[in-house]
Amino acid sequence: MEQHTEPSAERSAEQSAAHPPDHVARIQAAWRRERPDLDVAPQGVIGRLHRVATLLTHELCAVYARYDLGEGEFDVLAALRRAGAPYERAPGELAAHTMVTTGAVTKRIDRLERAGLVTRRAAAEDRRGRVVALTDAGRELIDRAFTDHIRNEHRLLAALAPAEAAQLETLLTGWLARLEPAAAPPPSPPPPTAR
Amino acid sequence: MEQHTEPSAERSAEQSAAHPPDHVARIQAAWRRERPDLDVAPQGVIGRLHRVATLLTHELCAVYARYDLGEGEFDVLAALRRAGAPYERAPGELAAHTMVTTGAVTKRIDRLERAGLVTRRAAAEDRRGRVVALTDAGRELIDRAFTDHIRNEHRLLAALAPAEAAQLETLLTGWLARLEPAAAPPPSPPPPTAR
DNA sequence: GGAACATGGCTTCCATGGAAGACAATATAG
DNA sequence: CTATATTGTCTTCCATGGAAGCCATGTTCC
Repeated sequence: MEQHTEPSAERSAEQSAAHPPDHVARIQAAWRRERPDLDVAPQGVIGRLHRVATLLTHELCAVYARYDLGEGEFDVLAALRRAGAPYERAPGELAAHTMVTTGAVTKRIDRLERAGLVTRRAAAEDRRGRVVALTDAGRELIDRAFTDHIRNEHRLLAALAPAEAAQLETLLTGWLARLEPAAAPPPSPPPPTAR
Repeated sequence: MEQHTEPSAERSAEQSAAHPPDHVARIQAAWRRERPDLDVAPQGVIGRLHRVATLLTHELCAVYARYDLGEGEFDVLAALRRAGAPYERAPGELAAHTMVTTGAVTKRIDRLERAGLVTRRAAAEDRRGRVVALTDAGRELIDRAFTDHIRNEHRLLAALAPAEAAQLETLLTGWLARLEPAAAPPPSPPPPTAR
C-alpha cells in the first residue's frame, strides 16, 4: 500500500479507473487523515482477509441452510463422515476437530440427535465416554450436503485464476504455520479447525 | 492433542519434511480417502483462509479486551473516531459502516453509552433520527486502543515478508472485488465492512 | 485399598447478534 | 391535503457459542 494521504482528498488512493477504492481502502484513507501518526497498512491485508472470510462464510452457510443445517451442525456431520465407517467419534474428539468447546458440541449433538441425524450411546470401555454416530439419514444427508458444499467452494474460488489460487494457498499456509504456534494456549498444543 | 488422520492416510501432499501437514491438509486427506469422487482442492484455500481469519480475530480481540471492549464496541468507536470531529454518526450509518444490523448497533450503543464512551441525542432536522457522539472519554479510549490495535496488526503481519504481504493484499483485493458484487443483496448495492 | 487428582460429557448462565415487527416521523401519490 | 409507503431506531424473541462448574468415572501414587 503506497500512499500519501494528507488532509483533504483521500480518494486519490492507488489505482484510477478500474479500481474504485473498496471499503477497506476508504477506511484506511479515513484513518490516514485522522491519525497520520499511524501506519495503517496492515489493515489492507487483515481487513480484507476478514471481509473475504465473512463473505465466504455467508455463502457457505447458504448451502448448509438448504439442508436445514447450521454451520456448527454441518461441521459435526462432516467430522463424523470423514472419520470413515462406522462414522463414529467421541464428543471430545468432535470438539477438538471442530475447534469449539465441548459445551458447544453437546448442544450441536443435541440438535442433530433431535433431527435424527446422529445417535448417542455409551462408550464400550470408558463409562464416562459417549459415542456419537451418524445414522443412515445423517450419512445420506451429509453426503449430499458435502457434495453441494464442494461445488459451492469451486464456484467461489472460480473468481481467482488457478495460479492466483495456488499462490494464495501458499501464502495462507505459510502464515498459518507461523500463526498457529503463537496462538496455541499453554495446555494442549494447537487445536484443529473444521469443515 | 496430536492428530493422527485416520487409518492409512496420505501425507503425500505437496511438501515433505519442513511441512508437517497442517490441520487443513489432514482434513483434505481424510476427504480424499472417503470421497475420492470429489475434488476438495478449494478447501486448501478456503479452509485456511477461514482458519487464519479466526486466529487473527482472536488475537485482535485480545487487545480490545485490554480496554474492556468487545469487537463490536471497538468497531463502533473506531467508526465514530474516523468520522473526524465532532465524531458523530447516525446509528444507521454505523450499522452500514460496521456491517451489522441496526438492532445489533442499538445494543452496542447501549453498552457504550452505559460505559460513558458515547452519547445519544435527537437529530436536529429529522426527528426520527438520532446522533451518536464520542464523549471525551470515548475519544481518549479509542485513540489509545486503536494505536495498540495497529501495533498488534503490525505484529501479526510480521510473520510475512513484506513482498508476501503485498502479494496477499493484491490477491485478496481482487477476490474481494469479484466476491462483493455477487454477495450484494437486491436493495442497496453492497454494504460496507468494519474495523 | 483409598485419597487426591484428572478426564469426559453435560448443564447453567451469560453475551452477542440476527430477524421481524413496533412506532414515530417523513416522503410521495393522487 | 389526506392516504399510503418508506425510513430510522428500537424492541422482542430466538439461536448460537463461551466460561465455568458439576458429576460420574478413571488413574496415580502412597
